[in-house]
Amino acid sequence: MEEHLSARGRQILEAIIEDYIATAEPVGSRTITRRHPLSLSPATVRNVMADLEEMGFLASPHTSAGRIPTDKAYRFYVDSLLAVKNISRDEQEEIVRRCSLAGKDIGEVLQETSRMLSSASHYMGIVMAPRFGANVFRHMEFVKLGSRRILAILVSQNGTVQNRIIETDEGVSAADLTRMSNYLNDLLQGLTIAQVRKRLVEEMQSEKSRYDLLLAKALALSVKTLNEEDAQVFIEGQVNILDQPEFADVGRMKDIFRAFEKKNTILELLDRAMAAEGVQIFIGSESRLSGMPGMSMITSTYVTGQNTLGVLGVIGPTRMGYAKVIPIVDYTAKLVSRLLELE
Amino acid sequence: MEEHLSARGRQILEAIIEDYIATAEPVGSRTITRRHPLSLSPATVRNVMADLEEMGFLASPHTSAGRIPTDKAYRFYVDSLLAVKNISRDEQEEIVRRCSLAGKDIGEVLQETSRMLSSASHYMGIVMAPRFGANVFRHMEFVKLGSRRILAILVSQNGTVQNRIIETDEGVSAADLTRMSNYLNDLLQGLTIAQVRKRLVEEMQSEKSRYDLLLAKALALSVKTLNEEDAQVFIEGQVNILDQPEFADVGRMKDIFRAFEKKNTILELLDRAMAAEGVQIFIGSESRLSGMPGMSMITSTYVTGQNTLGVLGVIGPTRMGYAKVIPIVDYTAKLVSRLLELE
DNA sequence: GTTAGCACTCAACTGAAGCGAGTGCTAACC
DNA sequence: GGTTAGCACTCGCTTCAGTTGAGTGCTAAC
Repeated sequence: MEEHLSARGRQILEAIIEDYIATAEPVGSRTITRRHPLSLSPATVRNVMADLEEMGFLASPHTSAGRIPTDKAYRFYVDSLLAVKNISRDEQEEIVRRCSLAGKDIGEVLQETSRMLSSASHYMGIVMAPRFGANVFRHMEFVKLGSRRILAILVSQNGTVQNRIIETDEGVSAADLTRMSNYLNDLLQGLTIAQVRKRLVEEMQSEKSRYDLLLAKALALSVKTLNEEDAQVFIEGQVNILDQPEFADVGRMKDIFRAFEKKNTILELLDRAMAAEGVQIFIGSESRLSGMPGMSMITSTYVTGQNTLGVLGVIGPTRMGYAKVIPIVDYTAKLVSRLLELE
Repeated sequence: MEEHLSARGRQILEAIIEDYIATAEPVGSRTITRRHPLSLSPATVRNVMADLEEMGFLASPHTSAGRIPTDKAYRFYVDSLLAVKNISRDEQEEIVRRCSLAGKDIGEVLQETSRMLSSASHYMGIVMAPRFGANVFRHMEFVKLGSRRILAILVSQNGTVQNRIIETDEGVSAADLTRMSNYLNDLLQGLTIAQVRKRLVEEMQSEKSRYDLLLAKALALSVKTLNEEDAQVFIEGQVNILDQPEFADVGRMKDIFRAFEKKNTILELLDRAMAAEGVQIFIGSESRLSGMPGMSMITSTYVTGQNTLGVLGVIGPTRMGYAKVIPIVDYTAKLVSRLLELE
């Protein structure tokens, strides 16, 4: 299998991929010559196409149909052929407009970002919220709701808030709560959440907590909160992919939706994306995570300083408008990074 | 149009509805006689069916198919015919198990409740979170995140937490923040959120805030937060309805999903459900809210004391297992009411 | 190396035939 | 007079053969 393509081979492959991205129909030799100024006859193109098929870049659904690009072709396209478009000023402005902190909490901002990614790309937007554990402890507060019900609020450096309801057996005074939160705030100031967790466990075994049942309970609950590792993921615009012709079949559609319902498949993928920096592209079955064959994902990490906070991106069919989507994801990731910057 | 059905008429109508609920196929006269012990011949049944059709209870998709119940028939069925099943102990336990406060915040509890409703009913679960505005102010807190970024946290009596990031131009000391939150907590203690809103607006126009820019900003933001009237809705288990044969058609499916994407149609309906107390049933196009023809919704309000907090329920095709779903919704609503009780 | 020509393939469409579940009507039955 | 058997009729669904057309591979000529 000769891996080196001739210039003409690349040109034709590119033409086929772009046609297929545009139409979702298998593309034939005549179509190519008609739509692209190659000054070649269909017959010649056919010869080249046969070569490309042999090399694994193309596949034919059946003898008398045109050819469609394989995942390998998309990979090659993305790596070597693709000329990423620049993002237009209008698009930039739209993105900035829709991702603002103004009057929203972090969760809402990220969800809106996901919606924006979806509508800008016409595919699905996906945003993984910062893992709480990677964060720096900022503040803890207990609020009395009823006589036996207390709300614990935990704030991290980047503005993420977690809250939990604690049920107590005996009543607690407001003064007790203040004392407790002061105590814990002192104890935990400046630690990362991971360190906080460790410290809390130590504290639970200490003398002090043995005599302070409420404190013990609060500690136990805090630890539990902190252990929660299932990062939040916002997937928006699932309707968009219903418009893609490849999902016209109901069975196919069900599979996709079901795959998204249990988010752990996606999470695994996103975790991988977290590992690398910058824009990443997962094509079709490359991401061996079965769940979603025929889908591609373009992601980018968002960061503050040297900390990777999370990942965001777009999921669509392998037949995706990479040239248009890549800069959108890139720009959005940079914007979100800036928004969440500590300072 | 004779509204009074004979006993036999009712019996046959019931049989048809139940068959249709079970099979989703138009049901014919022979099927009825085979599956139900009516000791009547198909011909007789046909006569009755003709009457029922004339009265508007049945419709035939075309001459040579069986008949399907109209919305009017479902209404009649639900109001007069339906024998609501009792909820089994197992189901009860499952519901209790999945709706617990343990280690979750209110939002998570409600979302999980929605998921539970979905999987218990095999349709979609829907839960509208308590409107913040109907609540009693409990606590307000400012946390410094960076030198120019402050997090405002607002807690209401029932444990709902709202938080917003405030960007400031000049730095603020931690002491300033404590002072401010003390001031506001004093000012707002015991008021309902609606009253809080009013009070804040007054405060903004007072002398004090004119000289305290940060306070002014905080006030402005709080007001904004409080104005936010778009209640949160958790709709879960949309995949479930993909299994319903009536949505096998892609176009139909798209419509539904699109209707759920913009939640305001649903919100309008839920608002109506809020007005009444207890279990409510909306059938098909009765709920003149176009968005979702062919769908029914069973809801119930959840309350604490005499305050209606929110609504929860199940959405499915009009051809829904009412007898099974109604008690599930009812039981869940009561359980959630108990969970969120102040005391 | 490129191209024109040609036989061949095969999914998609079209229309006719047959099937079968179901209906409405009529006339006989209890 | 309500109930039932019988029968002609309707109409969507399936099957199947025939047709169409986009596309292919091969060969021979340019």
